[in-house]
Formats: sequence, structure tokens, C-alpha cells
Amino acid sequence: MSAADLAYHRGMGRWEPNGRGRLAQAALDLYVERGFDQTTVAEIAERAGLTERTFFRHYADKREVLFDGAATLQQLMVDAAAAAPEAASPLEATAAALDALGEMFDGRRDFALRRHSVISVNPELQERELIKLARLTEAIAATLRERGVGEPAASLTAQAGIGVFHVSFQRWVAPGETRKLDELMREGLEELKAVIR
Amino acid sequence: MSAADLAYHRGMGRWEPNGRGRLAQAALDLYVERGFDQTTVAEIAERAGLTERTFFRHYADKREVLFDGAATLQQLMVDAAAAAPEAASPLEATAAALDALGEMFDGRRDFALRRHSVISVNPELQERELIKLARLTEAIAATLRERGVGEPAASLTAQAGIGVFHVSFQRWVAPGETRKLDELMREGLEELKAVIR
DNA sequence: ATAGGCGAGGTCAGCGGCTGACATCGAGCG
DNA sequence: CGCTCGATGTCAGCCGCTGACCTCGCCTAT
Repeated sequence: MSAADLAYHRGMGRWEPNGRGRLAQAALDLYVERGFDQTTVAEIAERAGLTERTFFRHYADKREVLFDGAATLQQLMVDAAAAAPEAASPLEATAAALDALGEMFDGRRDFALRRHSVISVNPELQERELIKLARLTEAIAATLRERGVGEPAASLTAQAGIGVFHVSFQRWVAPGETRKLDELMREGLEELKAVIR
Repeated sequence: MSAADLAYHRGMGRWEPNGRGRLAQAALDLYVERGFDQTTVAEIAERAGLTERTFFRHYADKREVLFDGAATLQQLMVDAAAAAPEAASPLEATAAALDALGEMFDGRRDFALRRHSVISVNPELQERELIKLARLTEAIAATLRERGVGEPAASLTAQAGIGVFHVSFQRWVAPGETRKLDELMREGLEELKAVIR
């Protein structure tokens, strides 16, 4: 057993707590160290002191371990959009969801950068990211519909909002960028308004 | 050998022409008949009168066979956007690309519906579709940049355009819908303008 | 206290997607 | 006629992922 492994399960027995968390940590570390393709699930499990089979009990596939937070994130945004004043326009309610998102990311910039460095060089992972974003878009559209917005207005507004997030996020993680995510998103939203006309 | 197989390689020797096309046809047919997950690559190859190894020489993976047209489509849209009058706004150039797309799809509605029926029930295939759409968005953004549009305006405009296409496409393939795709897209674009304000 | 439930984890076998290495076929060309 | 060359075939093997079944040890009810 390598020295690195010890940091993960020194003295851990079969029932050491938080196996799921250990798997997530081991996976991200290995993906960063050697790349996603060069990491096998057996290696992740070994570093976490578990077996390959157990990895698949916690995560549906090798990619999903990087997208665990998506559900929480979605709930955060949906709640924010739903909590917007009744008089708020669809776009304003969506902007409220973006604000909640920005707040969350700005506190976790290091993690976001690490994670992004893995995803940005792997098409399979980009695919997974895109479908999470699409499901998020659909959730926001559903929230807007509950607020009385019709179709296709609800879907188009949600897509515009997530589109602004996506473009802003790319700028936020670009080397040399110092502005905060919510500032970039606000700027992006204004730019979108200017260009759609 | 089944009767169905004969339709694909009746009398075909090793060098019968258009192996690639036969693989694509066999794949779509099988995906429609039994579903994507229930179809093995070996079965596709067998129906096309080839071997599994040959399938992977033509297509990078089992999903890619459904997305062969993406490059052509991208070229079509990029050309249309680049050919827009110099005086056209970014959004107008993007709308020209959408027009080209609409024309193409309206002539192939049966194929589009068949293909969509397979993709719509399979998350893996949706992931692939989304990344193709994202690459298409990036290509249009690049074209807009060549037309002198800055960032983030170029990316935001391209995303809005593809967003309109995506929403409109969903409506176009919905049961009971009778309008043409380009009509739906024009309507979507107006709706987007109304909601972004 | 102890039996048994039960949930987290382990073991084993196997399928199918995908790849590298190497052999073979057949068309066209000198 | 023999050669080259691109398309295909053959074979072996890794790894992602799954089903079926077993084991461990905590918790609770009696």
C-alpha cells in the first residue's frame, strides 16, 4: 500500500464512516493527478479503502462522482426563483436564481477550478455537464410555469438565464480573470439584452 | 441468416460498396426496433454484413452513428451566417443560419422523427446531442467574431439562437404539431425578444 | 443479554464497448 | 504479372458496469 493511500484510510475498518465522501475525494484527486481516462474505478476504490463494486453502489458511473452537487444546486436555484416577488418578470425571477448560484460558487472557487480543470479536457465529462445544465434549465422553466408564465416563454427565459451563466462561468475560470461570478453574470445579462433587439 | 438481413447485403462480398452507409442504416433500424441499450454493436455489424471491428473504424462509438450529419449541418449554418449582409446585426446573421437549418429539416421530417424517437428515450444519446449543439453554438459564435462581433456578445447571441432552435425543435416533433420548423423558430425568436427586456 | 433485522460492504462471474496488433483480401497500377 | 495500398477480418485483452449471493456488525425489541 502506498503512502498516499494511508491518508485516506489509515486504520479504517470495513465500517469506517463516509465511504461515499472518501470515494468522491479519491476520485477527484486521481482525476487531477493522472487524468480521467488514466484512472480506473478499481484504483479509486482502492484509494478510498473500498471495492470497485461499492463505488457503483454510490455512483451510477465513473463520471457521476464529479456531479454529485448538481441536485443541491438545482434546489437552490429553483427555491430562489420561486421566492421572487410575485410582481417580478420571468427574467427577474431567473436572475434571482442566478444570484443564488453566484453566491454559492464564489465561496468555492478553489474546488470549482480543480473540478473544471478535469472536465475541460474531457469530452465525456463535458457531455455530462451539459445534460446537468439542460435538466437545470428544465427545472427553472417548470418553476416559471408555476409562476404563471406560458410556453415557449418559460423555456426560452430559462435557457437565456442558463446561457448567461454558462458564458459567464467560462470567463470566471479563465486565467487572469479577477471579477466575481455574480458580477460577470450581471454584465452578461445586460449584454444579452443589448444584443437581442 | 434472417430475411431482414438479406435486404442489407444480398450477395454482398467483402468489398461491397458503402459499408459506412449500411452500418448507419442497420444501426438506426435496430435502435428503433429494439432500443439503443438492447442493441449490440456486433448485431449492427452483422446486419450490415460486416464485423464489429469495422463498425469502430467508421464510427468512434456506438452513439456517433446517429450524429453523422452534424458536421454537414454545422457547415450549412456557418456558411449561412457568414453570407449574411455585412450590415446585418449579430442576431440577424444568426437568424439566417436558423433559416438554413429549418429548410434542411423540413425536407427530412420522417428521418428526424425516427431519429428523435430513439434519442428522446435515452440519456446517453441526449448527452451526445447536447455536446453537438454546444459545438455548433461555438462554431456560430466564431463566425460572428469573424464578422467583428466582440465577446461576450458573440457567444450570447449564438446561444440564444441555438436555444431558440432547441425549443422550437421540441415543439416541431411534438405529437399533433403541424406548423413548419422555420415558422416555429421565427415565432420563438419573437417570443425571446419579448421576454428579454 | 441476545436474536434477528437490516443496511453497508465484499466476492465472483460475466457481458459488452472499445482498442491494438497483425493477417488478409482485392482493386488498380506500373 | 507482381506490387502497393486501403478496407476488412481475426484475435486477445482491458475496463466499465451489473446481477446474484454472501458477510459483517450495529440496533432494537423482547
